[in-house]
Amino acid sequence: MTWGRRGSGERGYHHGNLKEALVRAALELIAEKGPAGFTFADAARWAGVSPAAPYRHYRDRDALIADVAKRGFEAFTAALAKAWDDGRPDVMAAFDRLGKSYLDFAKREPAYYSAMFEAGVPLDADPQLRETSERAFVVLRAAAEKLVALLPAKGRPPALMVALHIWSMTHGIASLFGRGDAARRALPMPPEELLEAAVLIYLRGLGLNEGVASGRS
Amino acid sequence: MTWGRRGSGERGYHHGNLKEALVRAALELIAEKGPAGFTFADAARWAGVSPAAPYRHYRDRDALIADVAKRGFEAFTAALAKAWDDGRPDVMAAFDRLGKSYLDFAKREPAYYSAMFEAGVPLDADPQLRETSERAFVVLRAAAEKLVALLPAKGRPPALMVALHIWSMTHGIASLFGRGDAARRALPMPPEELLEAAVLIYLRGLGLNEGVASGRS
DNA sequence: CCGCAATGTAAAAGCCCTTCACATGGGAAT
DNA sequence: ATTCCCATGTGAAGGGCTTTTACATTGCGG
Repeated sequence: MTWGRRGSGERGYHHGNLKEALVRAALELIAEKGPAGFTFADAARWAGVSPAAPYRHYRDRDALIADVAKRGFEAFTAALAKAWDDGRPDVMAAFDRLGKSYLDFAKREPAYYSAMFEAGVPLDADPQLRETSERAFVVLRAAAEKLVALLPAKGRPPALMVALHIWSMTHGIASLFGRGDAARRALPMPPEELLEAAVLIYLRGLGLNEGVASGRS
Repeated sequence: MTWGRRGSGERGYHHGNLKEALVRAALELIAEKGPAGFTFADAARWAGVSPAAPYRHYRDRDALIADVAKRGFEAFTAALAKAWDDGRPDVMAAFDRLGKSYLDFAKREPAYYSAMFEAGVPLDADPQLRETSERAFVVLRAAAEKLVALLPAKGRPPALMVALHIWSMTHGIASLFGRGDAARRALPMPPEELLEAAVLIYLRGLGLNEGVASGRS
C-alpha cells in the first residue's frame, strides 16, 4: 500500500486527474470491502486529496458509485459483444461463449458487478446510466434473436423472453455462487458448468438439437 | 406514523420488548429505504429508546440485520414448504406453486428478501444463520428429488443440480425484476409468467412431458 | 424485603458527509 | 509575456451515526 499521489507522480496543489483516480479508488475499495463499506472519504484519502475535493467531480457518494456502475456496464457490454461476436462461427458456440463471458465478468470484475447490480443504485439516477445498462441487454437480445431463428417458425418463442430467461439464469448463478466471497454459498461444481448445463437443458426444451458438444470439458 | 412506545403501550424506563421492536423497525426501514439506508439509530428512534439501547440486544448494526435475515429465512422456508406440500396433489402442480411462492415471498416481503440476499450479510456471521438458510434450500432440493424421480432412470440428472438451476433462475428473476423498486427493470410480462415459462421450457428440456397445463392463465 | 442482573440512559470520542469561504495555478485572451 | 478567470483543491465547521463507558432504573428470584 503506497500512499498519496499514485501513478501520476508528485502532484502539487492540483491532482490533475482526480476523477479517474476516484473511480479507481472506488473499484479497489468496493472489491475489498463491498459497496456498503466504501466511503467517500476513503476514496479521497486513497487519491491523496482532502475529503472535500471529490465534491468538485461528483455531487455525492452515490454519484460516484453510479459512475462506476455506468463504466461497468460499458465494459460489460464490450465483453459480451466480443464474446458473442455476432454469432460466429456458429450461433451455438457463440452463445456458449456469451454465457461464460457473463460469469467471467462477474468473477473478474466483482467491483464493477457489485456497483452494477448490488449497490442499489437507482437506474434513473442518471438517464445515461439506464441507457448504458440497456445496451448490455441489447447484446443478449440480439443473441436470443439469432438463437430463436434456428427454430422452426411454427410456435417459435419470443426472442425477448428467451433473452430474459438466459439473463435471469445467468445473473442468478452469478449472484448466488459467482464470486468467492465469504458471503456466497458453496457449490458442488464450478458455476460455469452449472450454467452450461442449465443452458443446454433449456435449449433442448426450446427444441434445439444438442448441436454443441456438452462435454468439451 | 405514530411515535415511540408502539403497540406495547406506555412504557416506563424499560421497553419490555425491545428486541422484537428493533426487528420490526428494521423491516419497516429496510422496506422503505433499502438495506443500505437503514441505520441503527433510526431503529432506536423508531422504538422510542436511546441510541445506545439496541446494543443490549445486538452486538452491532450488522448483527441486527443478520437476525432479520435469519427470521427471513425461517419465514421463507415455511412459505416454500407450505407451497410444496410434499408434492401434493401431484409433483408438477406442487412444483409450480413452489416457484410462484418464491416470487411471491420476494414481492410480499421485500425487506426480508433484501436482508437475506442483498444486504451483504456474511453467511457465517452466525452459524445459525447459515444453517437456517440451508433449510430453505432443503425444500427446493426435496422438490427437485421428486421431480427427477419422474424421469426414466437412465440418464437421470442429479437432483442437486436441478435444484440449483431452479433456484438460480428464480432468484435471478426475483432479483432483476422482482420488486416494483424504482431500481429495477421494466418487464413486458409479469415475473410470474416469465418464471413459469422458463420452468416449463427447462422441464421439457429435462424430458418431462408437459403434464401440467401451461395456459391455465 | 433485598440485592442482583438485565435493561435503558447520558455523555463522549471518533468517523463520515457535506457545505462554505478561501487558496492556487493552468490556460486562454490579449 | 502578462493578466485574469475559473476549475480544482483546502480547511474548518455543523450535523449525524456508531460504539463505548459509567451510571440509573427496575423486575424478579431468594
